[in-house]
Amino acid sequence: MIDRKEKILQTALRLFANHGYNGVSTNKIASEAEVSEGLIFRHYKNKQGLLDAILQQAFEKAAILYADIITEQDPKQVLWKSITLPFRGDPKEYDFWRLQFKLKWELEISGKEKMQPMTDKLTWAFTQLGYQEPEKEAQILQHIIESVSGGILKDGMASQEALKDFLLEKYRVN
Amino acid sequence: MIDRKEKILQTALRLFANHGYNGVSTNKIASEAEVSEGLIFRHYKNKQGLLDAILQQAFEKAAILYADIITEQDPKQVLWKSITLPFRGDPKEYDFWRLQFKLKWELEISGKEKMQPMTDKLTWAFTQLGYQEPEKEAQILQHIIESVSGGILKDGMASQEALKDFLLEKYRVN
DNA sequence: GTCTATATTCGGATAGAC
DNA sequence: GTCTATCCGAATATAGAC
Repeated sequence: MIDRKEKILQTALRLFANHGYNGVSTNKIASEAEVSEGLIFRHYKNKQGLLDAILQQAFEKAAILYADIITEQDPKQVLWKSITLPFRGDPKEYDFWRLQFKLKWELEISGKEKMQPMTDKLTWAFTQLGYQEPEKEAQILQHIIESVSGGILKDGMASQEALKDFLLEKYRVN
Repeated sequence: MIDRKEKILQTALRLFANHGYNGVSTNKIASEAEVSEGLIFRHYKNKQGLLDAILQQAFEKAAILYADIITEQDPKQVLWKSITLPFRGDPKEYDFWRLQFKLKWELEISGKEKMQPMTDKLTWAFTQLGYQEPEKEAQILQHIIESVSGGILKDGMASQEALKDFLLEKYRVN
């Protein structure tokens, strides 16, 4: 890696994702990234600006992932893709997801609005499949997916793996 | 409130619950509690010790809540009590629950071990009720309860209220 | 673009008086 | 038990040289 600005970003992502925003000093970021501390403030307005840049990237990555589901036309496939989503995560991008969960609670950054299209799509899918209460089914499934994702991030994929097939069966999309 | 030691605890709980452990300084705690900063360190070994005292209380409160479910002998009642748990929370104690969620991610304090008896009890209940895969049903329901609880803490009870009856019906315990 | 040095404020913690 | 004063290191941020 030669681009030091990018290296700062990567390093900060890793550290923020593992120790939270307030838990990581710019000094720590600089030493881990093997750059001077001053350089951070040349490339980013301040510590918050560095976080903003990371979140910007994170939201873009999330949007790509969700787009695949939102554009899906087969309702069963919508459910299948949603349920398997947490299990298909690229370990390389774990830090992005971990950061979302961490900041949701640490700094009350919810990213809830970004989820609305997903909720709508799930509601649509359950409607197509003839469920009685599609909105609530969608809400429940999202709760499950959120919590399963959290479980994977905290305790590893193995801790949740068994649930994947169980859920696919439960929703009859396996 | 006259007991200043207690007032420090209450204030710290409120601030930690809303801004996280690393997001709150002892200076802030002291000024909000209207005591001198030094007094904090008279009553508690250090900042961490203050947090420990709060968590101690929180775990005790949680234990009481869970005990009601764990000692329940009717499997249907176990499910009913578990599902309605997040909706029966005393708003006065929201800070305790909010703190759990915050610290779970900020400091990776999971309190998972404390939940094991709940998992076991739910598994038992599903077994009694003749479910095919009681362990997985228990895991899923706990995921739902966890995420619903989080939703209540973040967006208020109204955001989740509709799910209560829906879940009770889904599990046929209404 | 990058580093070194430095300014400045903040945070946790202690000492000593009352 | 409580407060005031204070220490010291850490954290964010800037200035200036290369």
